[in-house]
Amino acid sequence: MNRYSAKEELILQAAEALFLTKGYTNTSTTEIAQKAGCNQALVHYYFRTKENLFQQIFIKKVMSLFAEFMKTRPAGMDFTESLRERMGMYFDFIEANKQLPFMVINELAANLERRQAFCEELRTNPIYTQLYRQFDDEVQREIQAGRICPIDTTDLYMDIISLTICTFITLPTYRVLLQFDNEAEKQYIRRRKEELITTIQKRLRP
Amino acid sequence: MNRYSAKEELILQAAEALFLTKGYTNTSTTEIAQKAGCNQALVHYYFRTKENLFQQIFIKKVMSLFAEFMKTRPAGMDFTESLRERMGMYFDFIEANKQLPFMVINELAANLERRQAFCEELRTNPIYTQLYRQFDDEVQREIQAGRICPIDTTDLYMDIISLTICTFITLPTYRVLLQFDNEAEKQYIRRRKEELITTIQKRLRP
DNA sequence: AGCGTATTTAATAGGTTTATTAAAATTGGC
DNA sequence: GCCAATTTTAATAAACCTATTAAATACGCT
Repeated sequence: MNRYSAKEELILQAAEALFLTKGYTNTSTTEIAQKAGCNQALVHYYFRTKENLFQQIFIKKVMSLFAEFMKTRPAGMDFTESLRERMGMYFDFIEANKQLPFMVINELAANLERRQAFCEELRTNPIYTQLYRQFDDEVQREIQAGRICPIDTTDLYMDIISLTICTFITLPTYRVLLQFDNEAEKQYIRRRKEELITTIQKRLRP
Repeated sequence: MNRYSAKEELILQAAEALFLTKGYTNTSTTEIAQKAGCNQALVHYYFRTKENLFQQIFIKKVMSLFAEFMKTRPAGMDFTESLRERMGMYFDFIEANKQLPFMVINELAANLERRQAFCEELRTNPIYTQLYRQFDDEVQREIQAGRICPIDTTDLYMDIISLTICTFITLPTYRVLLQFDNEAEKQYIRRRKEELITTIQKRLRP
Protein backbone atom coordinates (compact mmCIF):
# COMPACT_ATOMS: atom_id res chain seq x y z
CA MET A 1 0.00 0.00 0.00
CA ASN A 2 1.23 3.42 0.96
CA ARG A 3 4.50 3.54 2.81
CA TYR A 4 3.92 7.18 3.70
CA SER A 5 1.91 8.38 6.67
CA ALA A 6 -0.95 10.76 5.97
CA LYS A 7 0.95 13.86 7.03
CA GLU A 8 4.03 12.76 5.17
CA GLU A 9 1.93 12.38 2.08
CA LEU A 10 0.47 15.85 2.58
CA ILE A 11 3.94 17.29 2.89
CA LEU A 12 5.04 15.55 -0.29
CA GLN A 13 2.05 16.88 -2.17
CA ALA A 14 2.51 20.40 -0.88
CA ALA A 15 6.20 20.29 -1.69
CA GLU A 16 5.57 18.95 -5.17
CA ALA A 17 3.09 21.69 -5.98
CA LEU A 18 5.39 24.38 -4.66
CA PHE A 19 8.61 23.08 -6.17
CA LEU A 20 6.87 22.75 -9.51
CA THR A 21 5.52 26.26 -9.59
CA LYS A 22 8.24 28.17 -7.78
CA GLY A 23 11.38 26.10 -8.10
CA TYR A 24 13.72 24.91 -5.40
CA THR A 25 15.20 28.14 -4.08
CA ASN A 26 11.97 30.06 -4.08
CA THR A 27 10.21 27.52 -1.96
CA SER A 28 10.83 27.48 1.79
CA THR A 29 10.16 24.61 4.14
CA THR A 30 8.00 26.99 6.16
CA GLU A 31 5.82 27.49 3.11
CA ILE A 32 5.61 23.77 2.48
CA ALA A 33 4.57 23.16 6.08
CA GLN A 34 1.95 25.88 5.85
CA LYS A 35 0.46 24.37 2.73
CA ALA A 36 0.57 20.89 4.23
CA GLY A 37 -1.06 22.20 7.39
CA CYS A 38 1.66 21.35 9.85
CA ASN A 39 4.62 22.71 11.72
CA GLN A 40 7.75 23.51 9.77
CA ALA A 41 9.83 21.23 11.96
CA LEU A 42 7.74 18.30 10.81
CA VAL A 43 8.98 18.72 7.29
CA HIS A 44 12.51 18.23 8.57
CA TYR A 45 11.45 15.45 10.89
CA TYR A 46 10.23 13.39 7.95
CA PHE A 47 12.72 14.39 5.29
CA ARG A 48 15.69 15.71 7.29
CA THR A 49 16.70 18.23 4.63
CA LYS A 50 14.98 20.28 2.00
CA GLU A 51 17.32 18.87 -0.61
CA ASN A 52 16.27 15.36 0.36
CA LEU A 53 12.62 16.16 -0.01
CA PHE A 54 13.26 17.75 -3.36
CA GLN A 55 15.20 14.79 -4.72
CA GLN A 56 12.41 12.36 -3.95
CA ILE A 57 9.96 14.44 -5.93
CA PHE A 58 12.34 15.37 -8.70
CA ILE A 59 13.61 11.94 -9.63
CA LYS A 60 10.13 10.45 -9.66
CA LYS A 61 8.70 13.23 -11.83
CA VAL A 62 11.53 13.50 -14.29
CA MET A 63 11.70 9.83 -14.95
CA SER A 64 8.00 9.70 -15.67
CA LEU A 65 8.52 12.45 -18.20
CA PHE A 66 11.15 10.54 -20.10
CA ALA A 67 9.40 7.19 -19.90
CA GLU A 68 6.16 8.62 -21.22
CA PHE A 69 7.43 9.01 -24.74
CA MET A 70 9.36 5.80 -24.95
CA LYS A 71 6.34 3.71 -24.03
CA THR A 72 5.98 0.48 -25.86
CA ARG A 73 4.59 0.85 -29.32
CA PRO A 74 0.85 0.31 -29.38
CA ALA A 75 0.13 -2.99 -31.11
CA GLY A 76 -1.25 -3.39 -34.61
CA MET A 77 -0.13 -0.03 -35.94
CA ASP A 78 2.50 0.86 -38.45
CA PHE A 79 5.34 3.06 -37.25
CA THR A 80 4.01 6.36 -38.56
CA GLU A 81 0.65 5.76 -36.97
CA SER A 82 2.15 4.69 -33.66
CA LEU A 83 4.53 7.62 -33.65
CA ARG A 84 1.63 10.00 -34.10
CA GLU A 85 -0.08 8.24 -31.22
CA ARG A 86 2.98 8.57 -29.02
CA MET A 87 3.57 12.20 -29.84
CA GLY A 88 -0.02 12.88 -28.91
CA MET A 89 0.35 11.05 -25.62
CA TYR A 90 3.57 12.82 -24.80
CA PHE A 91 2.09 16.19 -25.58
CA ASP A 92 -0.99 15.44 -23.47
CA PHE A 93 1.16 14.24 -20.61
CA ILE A 94 3.08 17.49 -20.55
CA GLU A 95 -0.13 19.45 -20.89
CA ALA A 96 -1.34 17.68 -17.76
CA ASN A 97 1.96 18.56 -16.03
CA LYS A 98 2.53 22.03 -17.39
CA GLN A 99 5.01 23.02 -14.72
CA LEU A 100 7.24 20.03 -15.11
CA PRO A 101 9.42 21.34 -17.93
CA PHE A 102 10.29 24.38 -15.87
CA MET A 103 11.40 22.36 -12.92
CA VAL A 104 13.45 20.02 -15.04
CA ILE A 105 15.13 22.81 -16.94
CA ASN A 106 15.89 24.81 -13.83
CA GLU A 107 17.21 22.14 -11.65
CA LEU A 108 19.11 20.24 -14.29
CA ALA A 109 20.71 23.33 -15.74
CA ALA A 110 21.50 25.05 -12.49
CA ASN A 111 22.94 22.18 -10.53
CA LEU A 112 25.77 20.06 -11.84
CA GLU A 113 25.47 17.43 -9.15
CA ARG A 114 21.81 16.89 -9.85
CA ARG A 115 22.54 16.71 -13.56
CA GLN A 116 25.19 14.06 -13.01
CA ALA A 117 22.97 12.01 -10.73
CA PHE A 118 20.20 12.25 -13.30
CA CYS A 119 22.37 11.25 -16.24
CA GLU A 120 23.86 8.41 -14.24
CA GLU A 121 20.38 7.10 -13.58
CA LEU A 122 19.40 7.47 -17.23
CA ARG A 123 22.55 5.77 -18.45
CA THR A 124 22.55 2.84 -16.08
CA ASN A 125 18.90 2.07 -15.41
CA PRO A 126 18.01 -0.65 -17.92
CA ILE A 127 14.42 0.55 -18.05
CA TYR A 128 15.50 3.67 -19.88
CA THR A 129 18.36 2.29 -21.93
CA GLN A 130 16.13 -0.48 -23.20
CA LEU A 131 13.29 1.87 -24.02
CA TYR A 132 15.63 4.02 -26.02
CA ARG A 133 17.29 1.15 -27.84
CA GLN A 134 13.91 -0.24 -28.75
CA PHE A 135 12.79 3.08 -30.20
CA ASP A 136 16.05 3.45 -32.07
CA ASP A 137 15.65 -0.02 -33.59
CA GLU A 138 12.20 0.85 -34.84
CA VAL A 139 13.47 4.01 -36.46
CA GLN A 140 16.37 2.21 -38.15
CA ARG A 141 14.04 -0.45 -39.51
CA GLU A 142 11.72 2.15 -40.99
CA ILE A 143 14.60 3.99 -42.61
CA GLN A 144 16.02 0.83 -44.12
CA ALA A 145 12.62 -0.09 -45.47
CA GLY A 146 12.46 3.37 -47.03
CA ARG A 147 9.24 4.22 -45.27
CA ILE A 148 10.74 7.29 -43.63
CA CYS A 149 13.67 9.40 -44.69
CA PRO A 150 17.04 8.97 -42.95
CA ILE A 151 17.30 10.76 -39.63
CA ASP A 152 19.34 10.41 -36.48
CA THR A 153 17.13 9.04 -33.69
CA THR A 154 18.51 11.60 -31.27
CA ASP A 155 17.48 14.34 -33.65
CA LEU A 156 14.02 12.96 -34.08
CA TYR A 157 13.55 12.68 -30.35
CA MET A 158 14.95 16.18 -29.81
CA ASP A 159 12.63 17.63 -32.46
CA ILE A 160 9.63 16.13 -30.77
CA ILE A 161 10.45 17.20 -27.25
CA SER A 162 11.49 20.64 -28.47
CA LEU A 163 8.18 21.31 -30.19
CA THR A 164 6.24 19.90 -27.28
CA ILE A 165 8.06 21.45 -24.38
CA CYS A 166 8.48 24.91 -25.85
CA THR A 167 4.74 25.14 -26.31
CA PHE A 168 4.33 25.01 -22.56
CA ILE A 169 7.46 26.92 -21.67
CA THR A 170 6.30 29.91 -23.63
CA LEU A 171 2.68 29.50 -22.60
CA PRO A 172 2.68 31.81 -19.55
CA THR A 173 4.15 34.54 -21.70
CA TYR A 174 1.84 33.92 -24.63
CA ARG A 175 -1.08 33.96 -22.26
CA VAL A 176 -0.25 37.54 -21.38
CA LEU A 177 0.99 38.55 -24.80
CA LEU A 178 -1.93 37.24 -26.83
CA GLN A 179 -4.41 37.84 -24.01
CA PHE A 180 -5.77 34.30 -24.00
CA ASP A 181 -8.94 33.56 -22.19
CA ASN A 182 -9.49 29.95 -21.16
CA GLU A 183 -11.06 28.89 -24.42
CA ALA A 184 -8.48 30.65 -26.60
CA GLU A 185 -5.70 28.97 -24.67
CA LYS A 186 -7.21 25.52 -25.13
CA GLN A 187 -7.59 26.16 -28.82
CA TYR A 188 -4.02 27.38 -29.10
CA ILE A 189 -2.72 24.26 -27.38
CA ARG A 190 -4.76 22.04 -29.67
CA ARG A 191 -3.32 23.87 -32.65
CA ARG A 192 0.22 23.43 -31.36
CA LYS A 193 -0.38 19.73 -30.98
CA GLU A 194 -1.52 19.48 -34.59
CA GLU A 195 1.47 21.55 -35.63
CA LEU A 196 3.85 19.22 -33.82
CA ILE A 197 2.41 16.17 -35.53
CA THR A 198 2.34 17.81 -38.96
CA THR A 199 5.89 19.07 -38.68
CA ILE A 200 7.32 15.74 -37.61
CA GLN A 201 5.39 13.80 -40.21
CA LYS A 202 6.58 16.09 -42.97
CA ARG A 203 10.08 15.84 -41.56
CA LEU A 204 10.00 12.07 -41.88
CA ARG A 205 8.58 11.89 -45.40
CA PRO A 206 11.05 10.13 -47.70
CA MET B 1 30.79 57.22 -24.93
CA ASN B 2 30.24 55.07 -21.89
CA ARG B 3 27.83 56.42 -19.36
CA TYR B 4 28.99 53.88 -16.82
CA SER B 5 32.02 54.26 -14.59
CA ALA B 6 34.61 51.51 -14.67
CA LYS B 7 33.47 49.88 -11.44
CA GLU B 8 29.85 50.20 -12.45
CA GLU B 9 30.66 48.41 -15.66
CA LEU B 10 32.46 45.66 -13.75
CA ILE B 11 29.44 45.23 -11.53
CA LEU B 12 27.15 45.00 -14.53
CA GLN B 13 29.36 42.40 -16.14
CA ALA B 14 29.65 40.36 -12.99
CA ALA B 15 25.92 40.56 -12.42
CA GLU B 16 25.16 39.60 -16.00
CA ALA B 17 27.36 36.53 -15.84
CA LEU B 18 25.88 35.46 -12.53
CA PHE B 19 22.25 36.16 -13.35
CA LEU B 20 22.64 34.31 -16.61
CA THR B 21 24.10 31.21 -15.10
CA LYS B 22 22.41 31.08 -11.72
CA GLY B 23 19.21 33.07 -12.06
CA TYR B 24 17.93 35.91 -9.96
CA THR B 25 17.28 34.25 -6.61
CA ASN B 26 20.44 32.19 -6.62
CA THR B 27 22.64 35.20 -7.08
CA SER B 28 23.41 37.44 -4.10
CA THR B 29 24.66 40.98 -4.23
CA THR B 30 27.57 39.85 -2.06
CA GLU B 31 28.53 37.39 -4.78
CA ILE B 32 28.23 40.03 -7.48
CA ALA B 33 30.45 42.38 -5.50
CA GLN B 34 33.00 39.65 -4.97
CA LYS B 35 33.15 38.87 -8.67
CA ALA B 36 33.33 42.56 -9.54
CA GLY B 37 36.08 43.03 -6.95
CA CYS B 38 34.36 45.56 -4.74
CA ASN B 39 32.41 45.97 -1.57
CA GLN B 40 28.84 44.69 -1.49
CA ALA B 41 27.51 48.11 -0.52
CA LEU B 42 28.82 49.49 -3.80
CA VAL B 43 26.44 47.34 -5.74
CA HIS B 44 23.59 49.01 -3.91
CA TYR B 45 25.18 52.42 -4.19
CA TYR B 46 25.12 52.21 -7.98
CA PHE B 47 21.91 50.30 -8.53
CA ARG B 48 19.96 50.86 -5.31
CA THR B 49 18.29 47.45 -5.42
CA LYS B 50 19.10 44.03 -6.74
CA GLU B 51 15.86 44.05 -8.73
CA ASN B 52 16.92 47.28 -10.42
CA LEU B 53 20.26 45.87 -11.43
CA PHE B 54 18.56 42.80 -12.78
CA GLN B 55 16.03 44.71 -14.85
CA GLN B 56 18.72 46.67 -16.65
CA ILE B 57 20.43 43.51 -17.73
CA PHE B 58 17.29 41.54 -18.44
CA ILE B 59 15.47 44.00 -20.67
CA LYS B 60 18.55 44.66 -22.76
CA LYS B 61 19.30 40.99 -23.26
CA VAL B 62 15.79 39.81 -23.94
CA MET B 63 15.01 42.42 -26.49
CA SER B 64 18.15 41.62 -28.42
CA LEU B 65 17.01 38.01 -28.51
CA PHE B 66 13.67 38.79 -30.06
CA ALA B 67 14.98 41.37 -32.49
CA GLU B 68 17.64 39.04 -33.81
CA PHE B 69 15.23 36.85 -35.70
CA MET B 70 13.00 39.57 -37.02
CA LYS B 71 15.86 41.38 -38.67
CA THR B 72 15.12 42.87 -42.04
CA ARG B 73 15.17 40.37 -44.83
CA PRO B 74 18.54 40.29 -46.52
CA ALA B 75 18.24 41.86 -49.96
CA GLY B 76 18.23 39.99 -53.25
CA MET B 77 17.08 36.67 -51.86
CA ASP B 78 13.84 34.82 -52.23
CA PHE B 79 11.90 34.09 -49.06
CA THR B 80 13.06 30.51 -48.58
CA GLU B 81 16.67 31.52 -48.97
CA SER B 82 16.36 34.48 -46.65
CA LEU B 83 14.50 32.42 -44.07
CA ARG B 84 17.30 29.90 -44.05
CA GLU B 85 19.72 32.76 -43.59
CA ARG B 86 17.72 34.16 -40.70
CA MET B 87 17.32 30.86 -38.95
CA GLY B 88 21.05 30.40 -39.17
CA MET B 89 21.68 33.84 -37.72
CA TYR B 90 19.21 33.28 -34.93
CA PHE B 91 20.70 29.94 -34.06
CA ASP B 92 24.20 31.37 -34.05
CA PHE B 93 23.12 34.26 -31.89
CA ILE B 94 21.75 31.92 -29.27
CA GLU B 95 24.81 29.73 -29.53
CA ALA B 96 26.86 32.83 -28.69
CA ASN B 97 24.54 33.51 -25.74
CA LYS B 98 23.95 30.00 -24.53
CA GLN B 99 22.72 31.03 -21.10
CA LEU B 100 20.18 33.51 -22.31
CA PRO B 101 17.28 31.11 -22.84
CA PHE B 102 17.57 29.93 -19.25
CA MET B 103 17.33 33.41 -17.86
CA VAL B 104 14.42 34.33 -20.06
CA ILE B 105 12.51 31.19 -19.26
CA ASN B 106 13.12 31.43 -15.56
CA GLU B 107 12.37 35.00 -15.00
CA LEU B 108 9.45 35.29 -17.37
CA ALA B 109 7.81 32.17 -16.07
CA ALA B 110 8.45 32.79 -12.41
CA ASN B 111 7.46 36.41 -12.13
CA LEU B 112 4.13 37.72 -13.33
CA GLU B 113 5.07 41.36 -13.02
CA ARG B 114 8.15 40.91 -15.13
CA ARG B 115 6.13 39.00 -17.68
CA GLN B 116 3.58 41.77 -17.89
CA ALA B 117 6.19 44.48 -18.21
CA PHE B 118 7.89 42.46 -20.92
CA CYS B 119 4.70 41.82 -22.88
CA GLU B 120 3.70 45.43 -22.56
CA GLU B 121 7.03 46.43 -24.06
CA LEU B 122 6.67 43.90 -26.84
CA ARG B 123 3.12 44.95 -27.63
CA THR B 124 3.64 48.68 -27.62
CA ASN B 125 7.16 49.23 -28.86
CA PRO B 126 6.79 49.86 -32.61
CA ILE B 127 10.19 48.36 -33.27
CA TYR B 128 8.89 44.94 -32.40
CA THR B 129 5.34 45.23 -33.69
CA GLN B 130 6.62 46.43 -37.04
CA LEU B 131 9.21 43.70 -37.27
CA TYR B 132 6.57 41.11 -36.63
CA ARG B 133 4.04 42.58 -39.04
CA GLN B 134 6.68 42.70 -41.73
CA PHE B 135 7.57 39.07 -41.24
CA ASP B 136 3.92 38.10 -41.23
CA ASP B 137 3.32 39.95 -44.49
CA GLU B 138 6.15 38.11 -46.15
CA VAL B 139 4.79 34.78 -45.03
CA GLN B 140 1.29 35.59 -46.27
CA ARG B 141 2.62 36.68 -49.63
CA GLU B 142 4.55 33.44 -50.05
CA ILE B 143 1.53 31.37 -49.10
CA GLN B 144 -0.71 33.20 -51.54
CA ALA B 145 1.85 32.73 -54.28
CA GLY B 146 1.82 29.02 -53.47
CA ARG B 147 5.56 28.97 -52.84
CA ILE B 148 5.12 27.63 -49.30
CA CYS B 149 2.29 25.67 -47.79
CA PRO B 150 -0.25 27.45 -45.58
CA ILE B 151 0.92 27.95 -42.01
CA ASP B 152 0.13 30.32 -39.19
CA THR B 153 3.00 32.77 -38.75
CA THR B 154 2.90 32.30 -35.00
CA ASP B 155 3.33 28.58 -35.49
CA LEU B 156 6.20 29.02 -37.87
CA TYR B 157 7.95 31.36 -35.46
CA MET B 158 7.28 29.03 -32.54
CA ASP B 159 8.64 26.04 -34.45
CA ILE B 160 11.85 27.87 -35.19
CA ILE B 161 12.48 29.14 -31.69
CA SER B 162 11.49 25.79 -30.21
CA LEU B 163 14.01 23.85 -32.25
CA THR B 164 16.68 26.45 -31.65
CA ILE B 165 16.25 27.10 -27.98
CA CYS B 166 15.74 23.52 -26.89
CA THR B 167 19.05 22.62 -28.43
CA PHE B 168 20.77 24.85 -25.90
CA ILE B 169 18.44 24.21 -23.02
CA THR B 170 19.16 20.52 -23.13
CA LEU B 171 22.83 21.03 -23.92
CA PRO B 172 24.21 20.96 -20.35
CA THR B 173 22.40 17.69 -19.79
CA TYR B 174 23.41 16.19 -23.13
CA ARG B 175 26.98 17.23 -22.42
CA VAL B 176 26.97 14.95 -19.41
CA LEU B 177 24.72 12.28 -20.86
CA LEU B 178 26.55 11.80 -24.16
CA GLN B 179 29.92 12.68 -22.63
CA PHE B 180 30.74 15.35 -25.17
CA ASP B 181 34.24 16.63 -25.46
CA ASN B 182 34.67 20.07 -26.98
CA GLU B 183 34.81 18.81 -30.54
CA ALA B 184 31.88 16.46 -30.20
CA GLU B 185 29.78 19.25 -28.76
CA LYS B 186 30.58 21.57 -31.64
CA GLN B 187 29.69 18.87 -34.10
CA TYR B 188 26.45 18.15 -32.31
CA ILE B 189 25.47 21.81 -32.40
CA ARG B 190 26.26 22.03 -36.09
CA ARG B 191 24.09 19.00 -36.69
CA ARG B 192 21.22 20.51 -34.73
CA LYS B 193 21.47 23.65 -36.83
CA GLU B 194 21.18 21.61 -40.01
CA GLU B 195 18.30 19.69 -38.52
CA LEU B 196 16.46 22.92 -37.68
CA ILE B 197 16.80 24.18 -41.22
CA THR B 198 15.84 20.87 -42.79
CA THR B 199 12.81 20.45 -40.59
CA ILE B 200 11.47 23.93 -41.23
CA GLN B 201 12.07 23.74 -44.95
CA LYS B 202 10.26 20.45 -45.20
CA ARG B 203 7.48 21.87 -43.07
CA LEU B 204 7.02 24.72 -45.54
CA ARG B 205 7.04 22.66 -48.70
CA PRO B 206 3.72 23.04 -50.53
C1' DA C 1 47.39 73.03 -1.57
C1' DG C 2 42.67 72.60 -0.37
C1' DC C 3 37.69 72.38 -1.01
C1' DG C 4 33.73 69.83 -2.67
C1' DT C 5 31.96 65.97 -4.91
C1' DA C 6 32.00 61.22 -6.13
C1' DT C 7 33.46 56.67 -4.89
C1' DT C 8 34.32 52.98 -1.72
C1' DT C 9 34.29 50.72 2.63
C1' DA C 10 33.08 48.77 7.35
C1' DA C 11 29.50 47.99 10.29
C1' DT C 12 25.14 46.73 11.10
C1' DA C 13 19.91 46.58 11.31
C1' DG C 14 16.22 43.71 10.13
C1' DG C 15 14.49 40.02 7.78
C1' DT C 16 14.25 35.17 6.20
C1' DT C 17 15.91 30.54 5.90
C1' DT C 18 17.38 25.78 7.23
C1' DA C 19 17.99 22.73 10.74
C1' DT C 20 18.03 21.13 15.58
C1' DT C 21 16.37 20.31 20.24
C1' DA C 22 13.53 19.46 23.94
C1' DA C 23 9.09 19.22 25.34
C1' DA C 24 4.10 18.27 24.50
C1' DA C 25 0.43 15.67 22.35
C1' DT C 26 -1.23 11.54 20.29
C1' DT C 27 -1.53 6.78 19.27
C1' DG C 28 -1.57 1.74 19.80
C1' DG C 29 -0.50 -2.50 22.42
C1' DC C 30 -1.35 -4.96 26.53
C1' DG D 1 -6.18 2.72 31.61
C1' DC D 2 -1.29 2.97 31.53
C1' DC D 3 3.29 2.75 29.16
C1' DA D 4 6.18 3.36 25.30
C1' DA D 5 6.84 4.72 20.85
C1' DT D 6 5.55 7.86 17.43
C1' DT D 7 4.11 12.23 15.86
C1' DT D 8 3.84 17.13 16.33
C1' DT D 9 4.94 21.51 18.16
C1' DA D 10 7.30 25.77 20.09
C1' DA D 11 11.52 27.82 20.56
C1' DT D 12 15.70 28.92 18.91
C1' DA D 13 20.60 28.63 16.99
C1' DA D 14 23.32 29.73 13.10
C1' DA D 15 23.83 31.27 8.62
C1' DC D 16 22.91 34.33 5.06
C1' DC D 17 20.75 38.04 2.49
C1' DT D 18 19.29 42.88 1.29
C1' DA D 19 19.56 47.45 2.20
C1' DT D 20 21.11 51.48 4.80
C1' DT D 21 24.19 54.59 7.25
C1' DA D 22 28.09 56.97 8.44
C1' DA D 23 32.78 57.28 7.91
C1' DA D 24 37.02 57.00 4.97
C1' DT D 25 39.26 57.60 0.68
C1' DA D 26 40.09 59.23 -4.04
C1' DC D 27 39.48 62.72 -7.47
C1' DG D 28 38.90 67.00 -10.12
C1' DC D 29 39.20 71.76 -10.11
C1' DT D 30 40.81 76.27 -8.99
